[in-house]
Amino acid sequence: MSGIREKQLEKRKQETLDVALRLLLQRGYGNLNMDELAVEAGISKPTLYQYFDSKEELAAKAIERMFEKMEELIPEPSATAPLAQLEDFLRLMLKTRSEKRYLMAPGDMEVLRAMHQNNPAIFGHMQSAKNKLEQIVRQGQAVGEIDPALPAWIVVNALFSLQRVISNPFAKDEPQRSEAELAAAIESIIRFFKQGVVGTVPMPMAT
Amino acid sequence: MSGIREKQLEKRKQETLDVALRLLLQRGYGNLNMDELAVEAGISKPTLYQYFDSKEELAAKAIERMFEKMEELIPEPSATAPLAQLEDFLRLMLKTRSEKRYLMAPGDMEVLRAMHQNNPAIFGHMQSAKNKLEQIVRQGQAVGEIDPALPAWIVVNALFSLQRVISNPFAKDEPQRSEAELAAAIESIIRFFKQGVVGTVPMPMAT
Amino acid sequence: MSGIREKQLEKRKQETLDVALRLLLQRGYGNLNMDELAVEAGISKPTLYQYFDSKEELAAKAIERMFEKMEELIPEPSATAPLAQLEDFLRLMLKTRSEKRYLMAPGDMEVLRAMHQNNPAIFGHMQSAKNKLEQIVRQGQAVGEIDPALPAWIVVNALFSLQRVISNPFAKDEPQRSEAELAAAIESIIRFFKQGVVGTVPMPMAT
Amino acid sequence: MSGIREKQLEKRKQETLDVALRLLLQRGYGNLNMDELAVEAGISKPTLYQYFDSKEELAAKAIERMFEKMEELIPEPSATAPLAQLEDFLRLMLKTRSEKRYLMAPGDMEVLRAMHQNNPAIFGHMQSAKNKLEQIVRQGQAVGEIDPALPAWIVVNALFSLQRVISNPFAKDEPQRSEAELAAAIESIIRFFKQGVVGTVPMPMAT
DNA sequence: TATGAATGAGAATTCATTCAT
DNA sequence: GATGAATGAATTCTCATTCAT
Repeated sequence: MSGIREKQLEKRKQETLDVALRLLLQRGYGNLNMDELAVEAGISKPTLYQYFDSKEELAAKAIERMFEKMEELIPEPSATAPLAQLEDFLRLMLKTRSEKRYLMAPGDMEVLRAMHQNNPAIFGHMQSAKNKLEQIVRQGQAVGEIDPALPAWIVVNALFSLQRVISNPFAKDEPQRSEAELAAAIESIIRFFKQGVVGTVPMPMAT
Repeated sequence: MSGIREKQLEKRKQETLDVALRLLLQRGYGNLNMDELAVEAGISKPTLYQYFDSKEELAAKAIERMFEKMEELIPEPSATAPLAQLEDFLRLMLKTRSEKRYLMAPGDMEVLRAMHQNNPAIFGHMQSAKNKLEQIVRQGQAVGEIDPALPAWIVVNALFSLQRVISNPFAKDEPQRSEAELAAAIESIIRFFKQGVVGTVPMPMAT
Repeated sequence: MSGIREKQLEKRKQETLDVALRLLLQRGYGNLNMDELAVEAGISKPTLYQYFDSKEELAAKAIERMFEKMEELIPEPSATAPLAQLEDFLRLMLKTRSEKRYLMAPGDMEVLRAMHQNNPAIFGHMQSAKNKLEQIVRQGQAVGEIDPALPAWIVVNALFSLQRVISNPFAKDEPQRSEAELAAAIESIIRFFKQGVVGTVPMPMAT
Repeated sequence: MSGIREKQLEKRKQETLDVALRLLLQRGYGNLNMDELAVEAGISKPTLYQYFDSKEELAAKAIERMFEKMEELIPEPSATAPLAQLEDFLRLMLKTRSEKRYLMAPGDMEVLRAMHQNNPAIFGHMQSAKNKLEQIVRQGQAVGEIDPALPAWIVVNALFSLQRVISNPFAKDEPQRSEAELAAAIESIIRFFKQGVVGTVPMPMAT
């Protein structure tokens, strides 16, 4: 019936989660404040509490949703080109981050340490994402594309950690980079990752 | 005269800073609370405030001191073996972190975003550390040890970011690793870093 | 015309008042909340506010209605058998209460202390009820059925206070009594009341 | 050492409990508000929370203490004069109440229904008080001073309920009574109680 | 110097009440 | 007439900070 109204509601909830996620990742759980969140989300505080039972639940939902989205970005492991899959995924993550669309890496998780029970939903999504990626890594090792000396979990964690290379913690830090610079940086990071992962060939002077 | 007293005092201050740093990095600025800090540091809150004027100053001091220590770990750039220098530095950082002695990487800095004035002291130390490392990187590129296609700042940031690979945000996450595993992990990360940075480009015989 | 509609409406209003009265007496004004009331009454909150202008009015109406009912239970003072009249009234009140149908005694009135203006309607009803009962008491004293040493208002208040004897404030308190036990208890209370009111005078066999 | 300081503290806590008890009994749990309580107790809100962990705990402590005091007022059951013991106790309770020193009767307990877990401490004290009184009642029945047809629990509950006879719920209700009137009322209530409990039988022609 | 106790300012959460449909 | 959704105004509770000893 009033499907239209429901749509609106759902949309507003989602927007609220978006705002929450942004603030959460920008400032961490403890520095997030419900008053401000309500203002930024364009709703009143009681409404916030009608959408979500508590600050903690809100944070958890926001993070959970983010992991869901992230999971969707991970391609199914296939024999074709595991390394290319990882590369694509990393590029996507870096772009997202550089556009401030804030896809968090599991490494950003101090954010969550404050949350009481290590929310199983979040945990599940994170673990599942990592598992998928590790499989891809192993695939790559099987095919000879990836250095078999590197434990899969390290490669995956590195993949996530490298996202931080382009986050700029202080506003005034290294002067805001231009779009072009960012694009170049992303490719450099990917180059670094691929080289690190492929390993193989050092002996340069060989030639 | 009371040189001995002063020693004691100074020692307690340092211990307090240690505790503060640990908590700061474990939970972030906003989730840190002075009551608990005082308890963990074994002093009373008023004493805390006699040592440090405010939470912000305390946090700043803690972080600043950490950067100082870190700076000391960075070797003077020398032509000899820039890559080995970076490797040593990375190993040191990883070990420190794995022992939970918490040397922060500049990437951990969400911690600081909450601090009002981007404390120039901290900033200076951080920048100086980065600069030194970048010089080493450039040295390495000059010597042909490091892929010249990678911007120095990216290499340095990567160096820091990779520290996160072995931090485990959730307690229950990947089951606590043994000492031996950690040591192995550290070497893997270093391997990854070196490979990524060297980028001895071309697949082996391939050509 | 829509007499049928009106009937329905009126009925729902009454039901709402019943629920409100029950909650009011169970928990007191301050612990009563409109959300829950709406749920228990099976209507929506806006509807609640269409029936009654405010929480206060609602509470007042509920209480007022209860006093009205109570007033109806008070027999007209007659010379015939004042003590029996009081006895009947007390029995009725106790039965009602034991059936959880919640007829409040004026002594339960903390409930009301929170209501802003000591609602004159309620007040009037309560006073009128008390007056009627006091007249009966005086009647009884005139006829020699009731100890003339007891001020009428005390007898009336005692009459009301004794209702509490069978209310069980804590759920787990004295283990839930059976119907038969309750009936016996009621008769005991009445016995107590009559003996208290009659006074030593009667001197049973004596005469 | 600073025993004096501790004394002061303890005293202030007790005063706070006194204020809390008064407000609690005057208005009920839901209408009690911590801001106001703090003001009335002459301390700041955070101090309130340093004394007591939560509103609920505060209320529980206040009530518990009151029951403790009440228990102390109950004489040890002795064969001498059970009825006189009850009489004394009732007189004490009524006087206390008339002086607004607020000793609650277990019947006032709506106050508590809001408290989450039916606090066992409170419960214990209340039960213990009732038990002691019931024993006295039975003693009296054994000695022939009290009508054996009345269940002990009913007598005890009546004892408590009768306290309400002199509480005046509405400020403007029955015009404030004078000291003398109150004293007379108290004696009337006691007379009523004794007569009710003794049973018509006694002192027949005696004279 | 060191600390138990106190607090102003704010943060999370709830409640009676009102829109908009 | 009825209701899902929204909100201003409290209310409970916490935190960084300061007294008073």
